[in-house]
Amino acid sequence: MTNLLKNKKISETPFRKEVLSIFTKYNNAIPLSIVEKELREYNRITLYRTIKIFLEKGIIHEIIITGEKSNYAICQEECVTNLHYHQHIHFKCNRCGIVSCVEIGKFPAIILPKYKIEQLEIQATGLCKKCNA
Amino acid sequence: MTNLLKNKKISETPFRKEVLSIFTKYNNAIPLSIVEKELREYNRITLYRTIKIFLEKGIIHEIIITGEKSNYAICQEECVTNLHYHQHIHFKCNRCGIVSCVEIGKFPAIILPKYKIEQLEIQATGLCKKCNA
DNA sequence: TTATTATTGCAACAATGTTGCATAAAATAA
DNA sequence: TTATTTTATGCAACATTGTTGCAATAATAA
Ligand SMILES: [Mn+2]
Ligand SMILES: [Mn+2]
Ligand SMILES: [Zn+2]
Ligand SMILES: [Zn+2]
Repeated sequence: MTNLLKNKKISETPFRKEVLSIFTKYNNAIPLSIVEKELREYNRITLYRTIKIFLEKGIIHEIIITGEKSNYAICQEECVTNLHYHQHIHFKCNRCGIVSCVEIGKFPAIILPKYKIEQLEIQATGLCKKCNA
Repeated sequence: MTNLLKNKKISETPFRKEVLSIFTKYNNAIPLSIVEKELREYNRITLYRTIKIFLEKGIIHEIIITGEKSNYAICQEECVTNLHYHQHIHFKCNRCGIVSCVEIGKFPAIILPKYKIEQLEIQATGLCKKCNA
């Protein structure tokens, strides 16, 4: 993770470095509102474009849970494009509200007869490990 | 399913009946754009409010898949509120583009140590049974 | 250092969704 | 059926979210 931006072949600008550092700082997924607050100087349009290119280059991925605003999290795996294939679960805690990527021992194998499943997205809501303790 | 609107204790208006008939006509989930096209006379605001109350009363549920517009489908189960607990999978076909609710034999049991899972949402993308044939 | 290429930020726009309020319609009571 | 109450509708106006053209600026390559 020395130089993710250069590795992904996008120019390294102060704005992008700051956005990236915000995502790496958090251990969970965050919505744009948090990125905005963390940025000391922010431009709406540039942020949208930054999010877009980070998604395209496989730097972050988007988590959309019904009733929530979009959340974004760093890709742990080596995602090359915006076609992500994460073997983890997206969890939304109903108490603290945090959305996070949770690794799971064995990712379930879903079989639908006659269908061909290429990608799976599993979302769970409930109580996170902190709030459930 | 004689009178769903009355059963759910919301007034029965021509607009709501027409929207409901559109949802029942389709065997898959549909986005608002299709509802609009099917309605002969439509008002944007009234449609939004109709969708909202249908969601609240458990008449329809929303399916949000990354990169797609929201899709809506009739609730098969007896959903009372907007807290849905469907034991099916939301499938998006990458060829025909259709989003549908697919029943599955045994719904997977996900176990995350220390977490308490209250609801699960499983989304799959790939080829539907028609496109995979 | 210079030339080339890509990013930024402004303005303007587009799409999506919400709210107050007067009118109209539906449900309920008489 | 008719009168009363309750709820839905549609307009206008606004709010939020996301996009695009373009000139200035900054980053990369030569
Ligand atoms: Mn994730
Ligand atoms: Mn469904
Ligand atoms: Zn929590
Ligand atoms: Zn298909």
